[in-house]
Amino acid sequence: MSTPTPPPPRRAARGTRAPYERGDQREAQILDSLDELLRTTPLTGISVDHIAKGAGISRPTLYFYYRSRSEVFVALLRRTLAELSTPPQDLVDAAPELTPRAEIAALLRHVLRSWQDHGAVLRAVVEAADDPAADAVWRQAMEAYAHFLEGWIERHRAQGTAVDTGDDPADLAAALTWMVERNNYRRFRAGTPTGAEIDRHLDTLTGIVLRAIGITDPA
Amino acid sequence: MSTPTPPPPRRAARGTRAPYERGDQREAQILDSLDELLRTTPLTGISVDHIAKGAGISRPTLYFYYRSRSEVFVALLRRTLAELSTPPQDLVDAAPELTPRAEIAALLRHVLRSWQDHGAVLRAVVEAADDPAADAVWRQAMEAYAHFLEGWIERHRAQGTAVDTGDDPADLAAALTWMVERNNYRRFRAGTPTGAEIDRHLDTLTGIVLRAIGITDPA
DNA sequence: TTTACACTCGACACAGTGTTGATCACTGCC
DNA sequence: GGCAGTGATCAACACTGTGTCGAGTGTAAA
Repeated sequence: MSTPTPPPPRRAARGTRAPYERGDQREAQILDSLDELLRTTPLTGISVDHIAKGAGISRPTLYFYYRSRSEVFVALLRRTLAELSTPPQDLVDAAPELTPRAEIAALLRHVLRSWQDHGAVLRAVVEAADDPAADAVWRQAMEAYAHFLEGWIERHRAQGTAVDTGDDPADLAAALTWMVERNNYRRFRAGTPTGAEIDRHLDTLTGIVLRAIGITDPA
Repeated sequence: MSTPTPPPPRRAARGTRAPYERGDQREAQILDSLDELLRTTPLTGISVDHIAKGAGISRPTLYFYYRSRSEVFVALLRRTLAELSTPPQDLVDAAPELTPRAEIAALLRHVLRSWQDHGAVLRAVVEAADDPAADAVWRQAMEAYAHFLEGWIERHRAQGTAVDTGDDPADLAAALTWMVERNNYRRFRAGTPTGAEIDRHLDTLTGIVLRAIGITDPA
């Protein structure tokens, strides 16, 4: 009733001295297997047995490493997000002399590249909205973007390069973040877009974000 | 190989003269049951047995009326969409003297009411993105809104009440439609919002849509 | 060489799906 | 009133997938 026990670790904690490390490889193999399968099959069509077979192990062995298919997926998602997370602030800091439009365009292009590189996993997480664990991880990732955008809006309002639309910056940032998420999902779900399609998609989204925020920048 | 047979009707076609009609009631009861269950449980957590029990029949009997759980859900979705479909054009025609802002606000408020009345079903369809049949129905519904919005943008550009942003009206309309969809989903997923929250949410979305389109209307 | 633990999997219990075949019920016709 | 024909129903089955248990095997340190 009082102790909200943290989920007990599946594998026995490695002893005082870790004797061997095969487990780490196995975990990676399992994630690789799911990653691979997701390229051709939506998550709901992938069984634990598929994942295990792909990793060269039996189903019970997979359960030695992860509690459930959902847990495997969340681990893969975490690994994927960690791989591609250049924090948005770093992106912007890396190129200081950008116009506001170029800044937003660079940010959105960066996100688009994530979709190009890891579309299968990102698509899967959007479709796994009824999995609370996966959804929480994804929402957190989106909130990081929204938080950056919120600060960005406040900064531009303060320095007069954005008109004050009357909207709460946090509301505006969240709505625009989910706008981008949804449209990227739809775009990549329809099939791998060509370079020209990407550019056009990017222009549309960049324009909406800038006008919604009220950037007065002429460029 | 050559005849793409249309899905054969599950129930035997009613004979030359329909003897009785119990089947229609049953179908409605089944949909009612799923509708009811969705209020408390996400679609993936609802078994065919649950639906059947809720309709007062056994599982095999349900399969007499529908091929699968997915088909039940799509039928419920169709029924729900039919109930709430005032075409957007009618909404606008019903109140001719509205400013552009009021027009968009009325449209979005109408959509919001759908979420208030049928949130469970709408939430379920968004989460059923990996069900091709359900997704197709939903996409079609969204495309109807996008198509209306596209015409609306063109009209306002033509009469000079919207600046030409350089974006293709269809792209803009689609992006904004999915923006609204995603944000409504997120809002209603977080719990039933209060009236004040609804108003604020509506203001944010209306503002984004109008500025994104480039409405020059001062109001 | 014994002990301890990482690791593996065959076999099980269980839950859910979709199908089959037997059966009952209603209606219309002779 | 009896008897077809079809609508409607469900017990029982075959199958797929999940997650667990317990009996192992291999390795490294005591």
